[in-house]
Amino acid sequence: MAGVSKGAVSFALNDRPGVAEATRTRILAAAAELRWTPSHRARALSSSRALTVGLVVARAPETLGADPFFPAFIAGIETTLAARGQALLLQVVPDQASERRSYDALAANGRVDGVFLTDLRLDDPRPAMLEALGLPAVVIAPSPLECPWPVVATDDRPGIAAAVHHLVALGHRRIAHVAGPVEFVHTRSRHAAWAGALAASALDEFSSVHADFSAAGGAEATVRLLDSAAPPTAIVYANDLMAIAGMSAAQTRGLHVPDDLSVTGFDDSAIAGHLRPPLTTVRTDVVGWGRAAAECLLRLVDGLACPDVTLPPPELVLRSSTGPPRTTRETDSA
Amino acid sequence: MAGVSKGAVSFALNDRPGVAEATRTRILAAAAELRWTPSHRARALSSSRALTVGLVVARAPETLGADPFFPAFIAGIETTLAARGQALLLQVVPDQASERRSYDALAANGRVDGVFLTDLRLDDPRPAMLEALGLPAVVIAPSPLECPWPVVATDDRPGIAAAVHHLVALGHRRIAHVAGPVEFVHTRSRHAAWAGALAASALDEFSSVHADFSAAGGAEATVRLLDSAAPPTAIVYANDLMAIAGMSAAQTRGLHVPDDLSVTGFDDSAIAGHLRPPLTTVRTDVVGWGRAAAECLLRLVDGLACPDVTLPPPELVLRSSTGPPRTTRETDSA
DNA sequence: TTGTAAGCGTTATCAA
DNA sequence: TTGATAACGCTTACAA
Repeated sequence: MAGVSKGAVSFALNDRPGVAEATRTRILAAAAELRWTPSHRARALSSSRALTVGLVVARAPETLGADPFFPAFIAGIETTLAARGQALLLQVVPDQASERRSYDALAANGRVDGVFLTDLRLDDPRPAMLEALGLPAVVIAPSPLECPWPVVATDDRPGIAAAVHHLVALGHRRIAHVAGPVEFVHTRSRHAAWAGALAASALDEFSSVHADFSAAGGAEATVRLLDSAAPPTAIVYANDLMAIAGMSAAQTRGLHVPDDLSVTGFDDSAIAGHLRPPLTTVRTDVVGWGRAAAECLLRLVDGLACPDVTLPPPELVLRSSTGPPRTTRETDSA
Repeated sequence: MAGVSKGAVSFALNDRPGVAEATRTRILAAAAELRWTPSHRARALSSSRALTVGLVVARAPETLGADPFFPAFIAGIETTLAARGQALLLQVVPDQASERRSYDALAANGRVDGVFLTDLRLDDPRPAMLEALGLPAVVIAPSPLECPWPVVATDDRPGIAAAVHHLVALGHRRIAHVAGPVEFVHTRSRHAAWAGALAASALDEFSSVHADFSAAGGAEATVRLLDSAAPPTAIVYANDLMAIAGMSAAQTRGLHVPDDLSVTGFDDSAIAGHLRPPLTTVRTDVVGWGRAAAECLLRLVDGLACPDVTLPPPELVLRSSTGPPRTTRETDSA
């Protein structure tokens, strides 16, 4: 319709030099009139690029809804991707074995140009595996680490440390931690932050329990801690869900929050501010994290340099689930 | 390597008749040895199929994490899709205008073979729009409706009705409803179920308020209801988040739940059973809904018949946020 | 039952 | 600055 060849159209539509301005506008006008858009499929085949990035989430389908991280993270990824005509391919698989198969298949099919690596585990085989597959990746972790891929990090340690310091300032001395599953890097990171903050306050490391991030797990861990010989006066939880369930469990035992037990969460989920009492928690900018991760991955895929990124630290949101311990005097002298 | 032509390989890998069993195994063996997998891109171009379906979610990125529906729904979709080598393309857009543009672009690019239509609104233009675009769709709604596309429905009405009847049986007469935004079909459906159940119990329709599914919205609506001339003794909420926030708001005013106010939610989110008191709510099989929707869409895309599907009705989960009103006598005689 | 060859709709490499 | 023409790696008639 513009009286030009396919090649000219291709150059015109991709804003590339080598086509006269007049011709270009003529081509664009024709395309608009014909309501013609380049075919994604043909473009992908010809350019050997999928124009798509992948996210594989290994988690039981039923538990996925409980975690505020993924929806927000995905939303962040999307805002970046959409602006560049890229798409997100999402896979939800039940376990680590299927997760590996997913990456294998994704790489073999050429369905994606790169992937996000979340929920990093200790000695995680995935970075090396993806390197072997030649599939670019961006690692989502609490802090930079030795890794063949760029790491986009939000350091959760300052958030946990702030929670501990806040509790210490209130007069707490027996501050416990309910952590996530041992295998995750972020579990270790938060655990270390808790222990480090205690040490910085010249307090001995107190009891901690690993749970599974679920409500039931959080409640059970709480009961275990409260039943111990030296029950805590405050508990720092690794996520809000466990904190909320733990708070309820304590209340059910007749404890008053925060007088008998102070509680802090992690996530600042939508409900955190609307509980009894409202939950003191740690807020991270998960949407921004997703955005940054997507930007990094797109650069990587384009062959551009992509240094490690560390995002602003999380923020402690003070609400009413923390307060001075009822027995400050006793604990001080103990 | 197997000493055959491309065509034979294609037939062998797609389990199609017309290739001798011996040849087929030879081809498959060679493919395995070479670790060769068909290129998704080439297959998509050649077959004029994207082998991908789309889900466009119009929602502010920050609020996406608050809703337990999407993660579970997506997980359900995925379990079906993965088994058939299909993928899910997800887009998160901020508003309805971008949502339309997304569908337009998806259709024009040929990036997907079909889409899911969720959060159906009254007089929703999307079904007709997709029909005009020639992009197959499956509509997710509370009940079958006039529509160019198959509808996969989970009727939420029995769940709401069960909640109302449960409250009536406990002696409640002033049962209010906190609904979602007016524009959604499911909001109207739940509202109608509430009103219908009251009528079935020979009770006049009581007050209802529209909120926005958020915690703040639920709390505010609750306060409005409690401040009214005839405050309710029970409130049926359209989702858990509003119910939890509403429960806290009532407790903050010094009301006891359930003695002074009974509360029911909708979703049975992960935290519902771990609150004080544990929340009576309505549980739907959202994962199963996603699975059924994906099956339907794949049939549709393959040109197969796909009749409307209605899934099993939701289930009322009785916990302790509901109980007899303190003032049964008075209300009975009123 | 198997091989041949023509698409699919782009991008990329050349000549013109 | 533009126009042919060959990839890209499959699927699918059609011929052998």
